[in-house]
Amino acid sequence: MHKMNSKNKTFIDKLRSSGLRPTNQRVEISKFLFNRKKTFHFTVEELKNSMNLKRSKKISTATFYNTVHALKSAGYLKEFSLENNTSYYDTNIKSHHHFFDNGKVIDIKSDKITFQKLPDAPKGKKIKNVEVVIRLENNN
Amino acid sequence: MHKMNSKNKTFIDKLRSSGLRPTNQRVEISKFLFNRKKTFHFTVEELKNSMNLKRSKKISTATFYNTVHALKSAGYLKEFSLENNTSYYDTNIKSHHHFFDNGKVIDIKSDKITFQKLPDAPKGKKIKNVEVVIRLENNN
DNA sequence: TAACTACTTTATAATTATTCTAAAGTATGT
DNA sequence: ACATACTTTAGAATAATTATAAAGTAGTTA
Repeated sequence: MHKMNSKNKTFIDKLRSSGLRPTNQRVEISKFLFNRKKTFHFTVEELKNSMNLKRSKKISTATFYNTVHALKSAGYLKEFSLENNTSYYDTNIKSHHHFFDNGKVIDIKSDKITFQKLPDAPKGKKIKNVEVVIRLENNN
Repeated sequence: MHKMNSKNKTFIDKLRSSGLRPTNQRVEISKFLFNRKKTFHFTVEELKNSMNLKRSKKISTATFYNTVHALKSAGYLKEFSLENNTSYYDTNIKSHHHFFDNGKVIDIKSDKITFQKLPDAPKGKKIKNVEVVIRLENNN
């Protein structure tokens, strides 16, 4: 059993509203993900490695996957893909865009891109969201 | 050894300019990919299955991967990713955009989307390309 | 608070997409 | 036709992810 102070409250709430009991492992993951100022981009493998590095008792791979999936399904994380068959997650869930620069990802705030013309959705469908990827290369 | 008629010429040229000798397997793959009116979206697994289904002598997985990679590196195929950790390829190499509708991909011609505002590239970088994904959902 | 039950964690196995390997086969220049 | 470098192939290896099932824990209830 663990004592949890009020600072953990929002992390626990995120877990509960994702349908997850706030176990110690999950609360730590949630804190690690959301207790930061800047947006965080990660793969499950990266998350696991950076959290487990400093821990004597490691959290298992399955728990990382389960927790990340539930948080994503509940809308607390956004998933995206690069061309390397790995899922990336973004703690910035506001609709926004990305620069991709050789595997590095940089957020672009939504209001930095506006459209002059957009196509209509096919019949019977509507637009859920619009995301722009700007691929970068070196300037020489 | 195989006789090749002039209809195969462009397929052979695509292979040669991708640095590949035009073997029978490769010519058949190239024909299968490029001898069609409409743009074609596929995964390597799908390509392999649909080609091998009708063949007595199957083409190996490695050959499909090798050929697709070389054609992609030479610019004859475009790679893109969905959120399922699988690489998709597109025979439409003109810069264009996509609707994503539950795993189904529909091309959007480049001129259907225009921008009013785009951010500058970070210092030392320039924009290689800009791609838009419009995610769809059912309309009810 | 003790006991119960459903949900969790974990190590490990299984799966999926992809890449590697090395032996047998083939395209191409001479 | 020869030689050689490039290919094909089956199968092994790798990487990311998901599934399994036994041991552990949270939350409810008496």
